[in-house]
Amino acid sequence: MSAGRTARERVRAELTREITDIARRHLAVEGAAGLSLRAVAREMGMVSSAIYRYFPSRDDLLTALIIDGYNAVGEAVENADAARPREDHAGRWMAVCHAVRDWALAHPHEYALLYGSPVPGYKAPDDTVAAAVRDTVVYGRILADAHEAGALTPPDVLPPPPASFSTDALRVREVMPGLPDDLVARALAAWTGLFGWVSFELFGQFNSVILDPATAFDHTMRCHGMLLGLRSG
Amino acid sequence: MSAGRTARERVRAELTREITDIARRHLAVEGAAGLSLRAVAREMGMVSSAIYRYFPSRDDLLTALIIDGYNAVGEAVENADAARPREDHAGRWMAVCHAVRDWALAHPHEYALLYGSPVPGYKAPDDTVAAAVRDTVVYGRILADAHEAGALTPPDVLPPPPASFSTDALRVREVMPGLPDDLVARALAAWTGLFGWVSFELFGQFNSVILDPATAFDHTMRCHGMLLGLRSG
DNA sequence: GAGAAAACGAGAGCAGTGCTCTTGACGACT
DNA sequence: AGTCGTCAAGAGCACTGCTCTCGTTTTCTC
Repeated sequence: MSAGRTARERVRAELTREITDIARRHLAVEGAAGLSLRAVAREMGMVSSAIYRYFPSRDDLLTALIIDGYNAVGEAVENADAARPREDHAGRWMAVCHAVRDWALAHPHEYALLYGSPVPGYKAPDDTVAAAVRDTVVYGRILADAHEAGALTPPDVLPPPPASFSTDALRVREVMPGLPDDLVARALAAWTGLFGWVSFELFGQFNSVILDPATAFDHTMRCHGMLLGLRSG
Repeated sequence: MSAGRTARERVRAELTREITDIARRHLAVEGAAGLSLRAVAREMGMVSSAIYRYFPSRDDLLTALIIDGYNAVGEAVENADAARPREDHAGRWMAVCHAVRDWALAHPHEYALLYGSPVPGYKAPDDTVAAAVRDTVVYGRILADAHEAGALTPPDVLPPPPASFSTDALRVREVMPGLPDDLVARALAAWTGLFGWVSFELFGQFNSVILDPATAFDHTMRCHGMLLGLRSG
């Protein structure tokens, strides 16, 4: 990755990085709708058409920012998870929840780009999925660790999922090996609950109703963890 | 509302409605980003500047579409709720869930406009909140009905919310009178879980993983209902 | 009913956008 | 040394939101 062979490749990599850096700054300030190739070029002292040597279209630049965003939130989640002892499964879950929310609050426009409406007529998912699942992989590992340690003891108050769910559960189980179908279903509920909450809070659905979202968020995520069987110490 | 006094007011109301209708059609086809005032004017046989007599800016037109959208999903939810017997609280909850999801699948771009990223630099919430809470009011009424009937018997497996949650619970309780704080907290979890799921499904987060989202959705919402104490018959 | 006032559609125009094409210069390989 | 590919620059196209002006038409007021 670093130090391309020729000088041309080196300066090209550097300019590409500079473009994405400036674009990310513009994105953070005015959002995805206000990201302008010409403005980026202007700030770089280039003419607008020169940008197209590096990104074939505006959507490609946005895709690059999306991938960077997924990696950023994935890294934040990985770090939060790694900072907890491996056997503190409940603590790791809560750390992941707060990492997602904190990152979203710090980078609202980037979060909107990742988990909000798909802006430019449905992005190409092929390049992005690899980066998009980093946080999910961490989440799955927590559950798999807890299950392997026999620490996943969910309360027996929910109905089992229908048999037709098993084929989908098979695919989800790839990131949380060993979990039975009913726990896979609960894992989906908790995961969508996490992002549903963050989206509601960030997109203004809680406006003038929930004035202390941090408290309610923490409690809600703790409940989701309990339902997963992650009994906190 | 109907039949304004003068002929001018009548044609003005009709043209305003025609603009929003065409705009909604364009929105449904190409999304909010592709909505163009000039294209709407072109289809109406007007010149672009004439539109500004009816909507001072593109954002105002979008705001009108947002309000219409909130009313549409609110009406769908109200109808789904009304089609069930009043005492079938669990059935009403499931009907509301499916109404939200069905409407979202039928109007993906409109759903994205309402519950996705706030597009034009944060909309003015003042005009929209009145319409935005229609579905929430239905949801709250179901829970209040169930609670009043003594049918809200949630499993005792979750920790109580912290005391500092009570002031926020006070505001939420306005739409679900009588519910204690811990049930208000569960209501928030279920509500965000519903929209979190629909957003994940609609925005492509489930792509190539959950291939039968209808089944998983139904089961997940049933679980949310159980946790609320809505034991289905 | 005549005149003032407001509302209206049309048109030109400004500043901005994504994107394409061509031109001329520089760097990299044979 | 010469060829070839890459590069920045510029002009230009079609489009956008929005503003302003100019006649026309409708409404309100006297």
